[in-house]
Amino acid sequence: MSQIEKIRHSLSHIMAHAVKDLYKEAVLGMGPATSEGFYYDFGNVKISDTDFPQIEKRMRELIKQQIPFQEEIKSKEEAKEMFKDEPYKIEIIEEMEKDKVSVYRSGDFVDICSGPHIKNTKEINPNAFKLDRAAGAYFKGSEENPMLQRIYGLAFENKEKLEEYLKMREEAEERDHRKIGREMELFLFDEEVGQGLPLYLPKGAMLRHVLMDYVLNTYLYNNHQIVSTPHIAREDLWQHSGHLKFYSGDMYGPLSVEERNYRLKPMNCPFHVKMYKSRVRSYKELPIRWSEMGTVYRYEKSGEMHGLTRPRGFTQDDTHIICAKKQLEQEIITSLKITKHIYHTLGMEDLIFKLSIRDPKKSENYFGNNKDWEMAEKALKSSLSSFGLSEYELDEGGAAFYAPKIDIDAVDAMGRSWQLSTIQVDFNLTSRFNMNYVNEKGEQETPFMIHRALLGSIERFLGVYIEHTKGDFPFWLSPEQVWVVPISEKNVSYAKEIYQKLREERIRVSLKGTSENLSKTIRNGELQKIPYLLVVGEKEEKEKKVNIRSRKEKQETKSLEETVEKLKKEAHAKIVAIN
RNA sequence: GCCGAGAUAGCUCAGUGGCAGAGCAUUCCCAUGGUAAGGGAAAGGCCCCGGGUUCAAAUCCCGGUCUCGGCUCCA
Repeated sequence: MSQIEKIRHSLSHIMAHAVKDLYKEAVLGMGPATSEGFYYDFGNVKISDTDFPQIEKRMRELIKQQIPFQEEIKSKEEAKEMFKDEPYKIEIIEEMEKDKVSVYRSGDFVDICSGPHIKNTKEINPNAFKLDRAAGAYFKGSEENPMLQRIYGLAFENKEKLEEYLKMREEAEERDHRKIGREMELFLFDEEVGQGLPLYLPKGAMLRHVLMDYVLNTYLYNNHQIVSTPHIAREDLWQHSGHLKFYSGDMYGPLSVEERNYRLKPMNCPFHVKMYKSRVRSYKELPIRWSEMGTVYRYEKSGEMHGLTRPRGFTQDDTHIICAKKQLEQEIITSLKITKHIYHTLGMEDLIFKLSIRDPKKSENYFGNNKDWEMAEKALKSSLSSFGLSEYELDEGGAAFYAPKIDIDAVDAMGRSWQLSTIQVDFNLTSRFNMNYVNEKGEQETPFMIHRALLGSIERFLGVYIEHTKGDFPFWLSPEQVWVVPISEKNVSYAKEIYQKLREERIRVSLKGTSENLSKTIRNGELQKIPYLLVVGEKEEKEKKVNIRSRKEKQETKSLEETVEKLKKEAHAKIVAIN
């Protein structure tokens, strides 16, 4: 264990020590080190951040006393006696397998702990830690257990590193998509509309539209077809699909229509299954690749929502590929390639691939038999290696109730990773709905179904993408691409000519008025992150030129024709074939 | 859902039992400008909602809604 981890861990003991000194009634939970500091959980006490200065003060006093940390080994019985007034500690001791309990003593504070710790509190830099926030946390992380008071602290090797971390957090706040969404007028939430239900303003809706248009056109160009399905369906369908049994906790309650119950869709799959089954299918039709920008509704508990990244209603770029067994691997590989291509185009090149399989200990949580699961998991594994990935993360228990999957995380500009894409191999819905096709020999065969969402949810993707780009979208994706800014009233007609030419190229361009100063207009354009500001005054008009102010390139003056040529070349994303 | 904090103008926030405030944004007037804030005026408020305490509540108390930070859960 590194020195800083030892310091963080030791600080959690010091904090618990201080809390016990200040609040006699507090009982101890657990208190480990974290990647930026430490925390400790307390029961039977109410502590909020207004109490932090007092606790910090006591911690500094303890540190100053140069208290040594010493390990002692006790039997379970001895340990239980030592912690007889600490119900959570007793529970922890009882769960231990060996009759050997390691405890650490620092001054008159003692805690069950396997260590290691620093030797003495003089190793702690008293200027490089601070208490951060108070929060509730379930004992041992389970909703079944009582909620304890958790206090988080930050701790680093030195003051500079602490400040660096705080600065990084400030930067994350600056990038917060909820803040940028408000400032750039992209989207909003309204109390009366309801939690987790985003309203897209014109600029946000345009951003969303251009993004969806790009991915959908990429699918279409790569031999997918577009389909569309309703938002509600009779409860019977969800019964049949198994969603009501395995997924009802995430679904909204029934809507009664003419004495029949309907449900909002949490997924699009059953509709696609129904379309497949609308007539007899031949092996010659496979693979069928059906894509839908499908808006689904999932019940998220009130505290679980977070801006666009965790709403209650969201739209998936949902594709279902129905194919024969021998086509399975190739389809997964192509899907991986399309994913890579799309994220590359969007400027998110750092992807983490995770194979999510069943938790073997909880087979009751999944559909289907072992053999099929093994087959599907194998297909995903070999696709990953054919795709050129021999190393990937393995998430045991991460599978959906009906299928194992490859989940793909994208890493953003701040190094944070977000699960976005998913590619799932399903053999359950196909048999549950008795899906078939006629094979070469004229026999009925059951196909496989790949569920695939590459952006995942458009909402979540946009939330992440806004934070990744800080609202500085690529030219082709910007809701407002170009402003034409005349310097004075005299230049308006020339500005209008430029505006018209760009409009003809389907560039999203606005013509600005002259009611405010040039520098004010430029400032607003910069704040709104408009990729190109085309400034024209007397000088430009006389020579039929345009002064181009770009967010990414140096300012330059070009002829009108060159300007239009340059902009039209980059204004729209290229749709390419992937294989 | 649970623990904690919060909600005042479109936005960011001040005000703390006694007339509702600022900056930016908005509207109008003046200025017609050369690459990140020209000047002036006006308008803008069920101080989140409901109840209570009080001569008097934006302010104190109770309940609810929504937001934020965590926990749990998740695309």
